[in-house]
Amino acid sequence: MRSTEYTDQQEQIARIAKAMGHPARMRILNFLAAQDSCFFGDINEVLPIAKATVSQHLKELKDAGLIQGEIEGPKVRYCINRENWELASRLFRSFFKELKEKPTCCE
Amino acid sequence: MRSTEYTDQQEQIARIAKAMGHPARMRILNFLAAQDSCFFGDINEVLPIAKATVSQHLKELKDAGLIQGEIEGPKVRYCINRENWELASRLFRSFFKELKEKPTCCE
DNA sequence: AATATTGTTCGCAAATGTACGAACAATATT
DNA sequence: AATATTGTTCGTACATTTGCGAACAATATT
Repeated sequence: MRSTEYTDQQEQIARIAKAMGHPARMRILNFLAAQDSCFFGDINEVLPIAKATVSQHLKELKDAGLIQGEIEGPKVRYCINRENWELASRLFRSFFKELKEKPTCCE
Repeated sequence: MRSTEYTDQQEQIARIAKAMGHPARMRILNFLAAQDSCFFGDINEVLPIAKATVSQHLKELKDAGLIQGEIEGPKVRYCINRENWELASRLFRSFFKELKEKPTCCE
């Protein structure tokens, strides 16, 4: 068939997975999911990389929709984007579920 | 604290997520999860890219542990690696679950 | 034995990702 | 007003990823 396009599902989950595809970004997500206070400085403190790089990673997570940030005085507060977090959760869940319906494969 | 290392959990899920972070590889996984016959040629047929590139993507998925391949005559049969698929499923599920235990964040 | 089929590997080009320090902008503090 | 704090953006360097065609290796077929 060789269709030129990928499905929205495939694009969507790939986009989220890609954002999760770096240990620094996973640590950020873990941290945000566990903490209530989540200023940039707090995040920066738990990562072994320069703040410029942390800022970049945060941008990628924000672009993927997994987090959001808002300015608060001179600081910036970052949070998990709960709506998209739920969406992502459902996407991955149903993706992995696909196989469970099949008894065996390739035999 | 600024630890130099990331946790095994973070490394592990990042590795899997990275492998899932491309629509072509998601299509491959979807295809393999749905099909019983899964020769290279079948996979190649449903992707809009050259076979050399398909082969590369398959290698990445194999290195990440999500699929496996075995030679069968002149053909190569690819399958989901069910054990690691289950592992990945659990990893993602518990990762996304983290947030559910917290009532609200950042307010 | 010669040829066809099936995938992988090689070599290359272009794009993207990762990381850093320096410079910058915006708000707080003195 | 001058200075300090907080993050982002810029410019750069290097590594990795993605993609392709050509060449290759291995098995099948004629």
